[in-house]
Amino acid sequence: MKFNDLQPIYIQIMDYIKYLIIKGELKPLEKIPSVRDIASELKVNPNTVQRSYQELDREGVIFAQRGLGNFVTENPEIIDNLKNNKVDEILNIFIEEISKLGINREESIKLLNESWDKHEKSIRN
Amino acid sequence: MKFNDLQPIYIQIMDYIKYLIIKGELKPLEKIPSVRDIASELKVNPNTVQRSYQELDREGVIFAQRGLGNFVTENPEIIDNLKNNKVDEILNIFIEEISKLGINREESIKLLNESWDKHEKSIRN
Amino acid sequence: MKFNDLQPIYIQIMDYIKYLIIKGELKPLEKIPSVRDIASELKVNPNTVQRSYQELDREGVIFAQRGLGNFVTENPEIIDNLKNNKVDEILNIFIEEISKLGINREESIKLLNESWDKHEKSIRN
Amino acid sequence: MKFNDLQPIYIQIMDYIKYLIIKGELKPLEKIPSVRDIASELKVNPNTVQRSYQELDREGVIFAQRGLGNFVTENPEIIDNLKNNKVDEILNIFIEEISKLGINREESIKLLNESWDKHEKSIRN
DNA sequence: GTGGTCTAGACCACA
DNA sequence: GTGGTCTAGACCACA
Repeated sequence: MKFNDLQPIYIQIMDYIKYLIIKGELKPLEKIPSVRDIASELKVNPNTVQRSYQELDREGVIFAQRGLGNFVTENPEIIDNLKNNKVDEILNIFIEEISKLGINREESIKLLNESWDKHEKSIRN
Repeated sequence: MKFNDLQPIYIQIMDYIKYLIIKGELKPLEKIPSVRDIASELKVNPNTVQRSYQELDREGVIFAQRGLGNFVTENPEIIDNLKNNKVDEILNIFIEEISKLGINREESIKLLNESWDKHEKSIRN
Repeated sequence: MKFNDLQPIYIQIMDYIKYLIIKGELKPLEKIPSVRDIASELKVNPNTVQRSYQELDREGVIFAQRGLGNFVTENPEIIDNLKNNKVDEILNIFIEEISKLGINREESIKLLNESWDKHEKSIRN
Repeated sequence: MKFNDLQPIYIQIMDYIKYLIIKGELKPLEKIPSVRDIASELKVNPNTVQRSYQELDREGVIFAQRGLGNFVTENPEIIDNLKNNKVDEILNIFIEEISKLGINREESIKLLNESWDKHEKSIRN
């Protein structure tokens, strides 16, 4: 994982954990790596990871159990929300960027369909 | 304009100039701001801006005239190419990101249509 | 039992013993746990517990019998006093805190009645 | 201000700021002391104060303005909530403690009235 | 071992 | 000057 400097590292770690949960690589009630493990893996200070985990705890995405570790929430509603928010973000960025180039709704859908054609072809090969 | 640390600054400046040309804010044969002006505006070393302009010149996007400044190409093919490349980039990022979340072609189009609906409503108000 | 650092530990142990007597969990003439038992249970130095017991003895709340242990006083007046002092403390803290928020006598009684309503409802369920 | 060890320092600082707001000593939109000022006054590390302020910000009680300072919210609803929560806390502690001593609702109200009598007399003198 | 809090100190962003 | 982030390192609480 590489960090950029547009957002604080602790936010980027949060987004990464959320992303793993959305993709289902971290399942409900599953233990997530310890603060220290993540810190040494990402070469980041444990305090920074700790902060990410505490924010995620506050958002209800994970919960901490002292002496045991941090675990993914079992609340499906929260996980659905994570996914919906991420999808909305991707859609909005797309619409914003494509609009800035002067491309309208109809054209954007047409171009997207063509692009999916190419994408599916390249996967088949 | 803000820089990130994922790409060299001179590339980011190039992308910005290209973006202005695509949007039509810089028109064919129009003079673009001097290296020194851009440098002081972006608080960047003039050499960095100079490098961006040289690359853009090499790509045929702009051309330099000694003693006069840099000007946008009048070749419509190059400008079209700029736009197409940018559009392709946006489309590919969208498909890649939405696929990573396990959303397929059909669903992505459906979601995009819904998102356009919301977008158009919010603009009307 | 947890200790805080606002008062000496021996005072906190005294308060705890008094509290058990007030509630009737330690009855008149009943033997109270030995210094060593309390010390190991609370993970405290036996000298500290010893001091608590000596003070309680001095106050007449308990009395020591060499070779036998410590026993709760049978003097009902002393036990009543314990209770009255504790009750006064609770009342005074309440009045002090509620006054600091700018709430007067009338309002405090009204709020207390409402709070008792809620309390009794929550117990019934 | 003195800290105890029953709660983290940053929570105690939060409670203190909330208390000042409830009492009206810090008014809506008023600037609260800077992180560094509070830190040196309370002889606490600036990071600890920073954390308190950020939590209060997240709760909507104050808001930070980079380069300017932290300010009390102007949202009266949030301030009312602060007060109501504090009052509830005082009432609940009172009922819990007085119940533990075997005193019921009627008696507690009677005792409170008597205690208010004493309190008012002592103030008059 | 694992999370939680705190200090000391540095450096950045914003005004 | 003021808030925001991060590192290094210590020590505590819980299991």
